[in-house]
Amino acid sequence: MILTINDDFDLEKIADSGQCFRWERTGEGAYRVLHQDRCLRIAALGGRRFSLDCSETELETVWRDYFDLDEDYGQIRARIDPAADPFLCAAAERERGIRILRQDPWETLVCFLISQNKNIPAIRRSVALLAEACGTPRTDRAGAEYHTFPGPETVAALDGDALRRCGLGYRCAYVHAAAEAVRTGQLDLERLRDADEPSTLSALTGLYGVGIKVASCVSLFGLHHMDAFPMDVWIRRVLAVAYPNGYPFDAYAPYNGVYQQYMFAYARTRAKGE
DNA sequence: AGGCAGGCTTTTA
DNA sequence: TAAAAGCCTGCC
Repeated sequence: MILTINDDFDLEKIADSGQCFRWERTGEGAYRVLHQDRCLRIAALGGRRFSLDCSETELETVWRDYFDLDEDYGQIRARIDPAADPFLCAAAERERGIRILRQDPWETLVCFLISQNKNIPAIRRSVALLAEACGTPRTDRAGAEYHTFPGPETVAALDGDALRRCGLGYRCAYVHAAAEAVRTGQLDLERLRDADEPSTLSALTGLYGVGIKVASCVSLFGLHHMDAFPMDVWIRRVLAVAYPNGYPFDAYAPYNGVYQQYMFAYARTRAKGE
């Protein structure tokens, strides 16, 4: 089917934004998107039109939510005052097209546990190996195979060697502990969707191997808490240089996480030499 | 109490 | 060889 999207929507920018690790580039402006047990092939047709290999029903019940299509990112960008904050304004303009996906919280937790001390290609590799190790094989609409993302019960049942073969290293224990906590209900991710930020972060950092950075990523990318603000080495550097007198978090609530994404992508694309 | 150093598996550039 | 969307432990 063909979908017209009038708001910000740039597949390449989203794919490279570092929030999702199960997108595969299949061609110019085209991606295979894996989400829970589903697979979608989506491609930019030029202008504001995109082709999706799913039904209208699946778009409305799954992908509209996943791509956060009911949010107005143009309006979120318009809240930035160019005179008061030229840096953020430039970052948002350059990185326009990024959206905050509504990813599965469990999947997001595992991905960001794996992310620590790894670069993005290595994260993608480990996540793919984990899905191949214990996800369910399926055939997508183009006839190619993919693996669903394994649930906490499946991951918890995996033996240590199988986890280690996914290239997880010392993170094996973290992933296993998280699987166990979610499986037993000790951590209820669904309940955190509507929880306030302090209790969300403290519940997540209670897990072995989850610090404030990973917890913030799960909050923003997995629970869609749009005000969560992951503070990593890149953002720390950006804030130190561009905001020596402090960053105005209060002025940008409740969308701090969106602006964080613009600044993160901006810092990285500039570092890559653009 | 809160901050800092050192270590950790593996992959990537 | 160093760096990579960090975190844990031990020490002060």
